[in-house]
Amino acid sequence: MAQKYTTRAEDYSKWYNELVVRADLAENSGVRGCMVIKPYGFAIWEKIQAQLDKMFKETGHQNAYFPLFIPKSLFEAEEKNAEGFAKECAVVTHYRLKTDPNNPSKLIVDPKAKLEEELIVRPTSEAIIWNTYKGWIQSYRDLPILINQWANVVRWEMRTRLFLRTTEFLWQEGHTAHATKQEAIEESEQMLRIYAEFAEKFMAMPVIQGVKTESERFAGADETYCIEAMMQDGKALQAGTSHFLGQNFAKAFDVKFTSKEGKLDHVWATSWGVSTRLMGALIMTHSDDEGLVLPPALAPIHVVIVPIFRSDEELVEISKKVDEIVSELKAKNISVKYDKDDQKRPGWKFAEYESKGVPLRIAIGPRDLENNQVELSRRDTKTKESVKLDVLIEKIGEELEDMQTVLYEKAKQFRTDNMKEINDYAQFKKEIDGGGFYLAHWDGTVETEAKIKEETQATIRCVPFDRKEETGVCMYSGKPSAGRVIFAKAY
RNA sequence: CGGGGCGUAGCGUAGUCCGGUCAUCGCGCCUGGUUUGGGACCAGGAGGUCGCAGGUUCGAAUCCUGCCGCCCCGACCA
Repeated sequence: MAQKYTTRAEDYSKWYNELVVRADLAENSGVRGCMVIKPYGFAIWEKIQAQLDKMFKETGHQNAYFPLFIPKSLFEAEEKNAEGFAKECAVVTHYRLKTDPNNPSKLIVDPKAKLEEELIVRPTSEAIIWNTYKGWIQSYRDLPILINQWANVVRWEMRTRLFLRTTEFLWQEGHTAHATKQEAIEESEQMLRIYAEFAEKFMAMPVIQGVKTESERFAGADETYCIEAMMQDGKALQAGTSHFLGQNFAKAFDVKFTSKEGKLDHVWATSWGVSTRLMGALIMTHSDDEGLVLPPALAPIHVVIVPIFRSDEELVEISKKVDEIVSELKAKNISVKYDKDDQKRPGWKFAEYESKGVPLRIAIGPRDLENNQVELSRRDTKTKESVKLDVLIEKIGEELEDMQTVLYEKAKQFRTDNMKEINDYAQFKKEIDGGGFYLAHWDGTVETEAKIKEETQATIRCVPFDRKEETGVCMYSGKPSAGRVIFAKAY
């Protein structure tokens, strides 16, 4: 019997060679926790991109692209941001190699090619972008600037984790500039709502929206909003963040504008991003022992059709019927793959597409042709049923829709079952190892948060937007608390 | 950077303590045949600097030294 592969991020290392899913999605490149995203994995990322991109554009954003390299002098301009990222930067110091005089088959860094100023490989793009915005903004008429970029970034973390914390990762980062504080705050809140909507409607992953505490805040932000999701092992995953940056970057890069009233002021900023980490979230939210389970909204293939045949003649007969089904599905914008590879047996294909998380599978053989039906099988529930051809297309549409809902409900129920209020610190310490979200009172101090982290490894994931109005006493210090926050162990 | 573990065929592994036909087994791959409604079976076959570099020895995957790489745990972090 297969082990539980699906609940913990560490298990990904086992998937690597044992599950096709794992091998097909990505493999370690061996270079400092970088990740090769294979075609099927990238297809999932493209679905994520396409949907988010649409949502960004619907809210007035445009895409642009900024340089990978950031001169050190620019990078250090916003002090807190620079300090926050300083320990995890890849730095370019030279621009040329040459043949090693001692060993002609080797190359060495040419010492003559040392850069006068080092270049930082972007860990995030605020610095280079705000340096650019400076030249674009003079008047309130130039505002707002609502730009997003799809890019790669590099963070030289001490420890990497496949999908969740790779050295290089793909993401989108939105960077906006506004004339008023209010407008900037609204923008950052709006983008968080978009992330939450995407997570829940498309990833079928329930999230909690909230605000980060001071110690978890993005370096250089006045406020960091986030969506937090619960993985199947009860640990929390920060799935997206949106930052209200105040005037910090505008001041650091001297970005001023003249208002309607003729007053000179610094502009207000936001930034927001989600990354390939979302693919990790998708896997850890829905997968089971047989591999991936993908919500239809993000599945690169909705339906796979597996013919069952003994001879070429049978395959021809089956294919006639299948071709009709394929074109009808395509007309309804349902992505379908007809796998008539005669080198692989049906059982092999069944297992293969299950591990890839394809939501629906149709098996069709001579028996079905006789009865004008197919066997329809659902990935999440593993149910199989015979469906008559005349209702098949309609049925597929219904099943896809139902699966999207069921996956969300199931994940939400899991979160409900593993989330509770807690008042007693001793009890909290005992229970936190088992995972889960704990709603507890906290006195609001960095010190208490740090102590709890030290003693339990649990952190405050966020102060939820929708928390109950309730005063109480901090479970750790006994000091007054304005409301409950979410404690959990996090990835 | 600290603590642990591991490097043997494309992948996963046995063997290492106790040096000597030990390079094992499974998957995969190639050829032929039979199969095909849940990861087929039979027969034959190809594939290896045992992580790298030294050392000990008549003899090293095995012992010693150094180095490199990977994984896990911690600090850091999305």
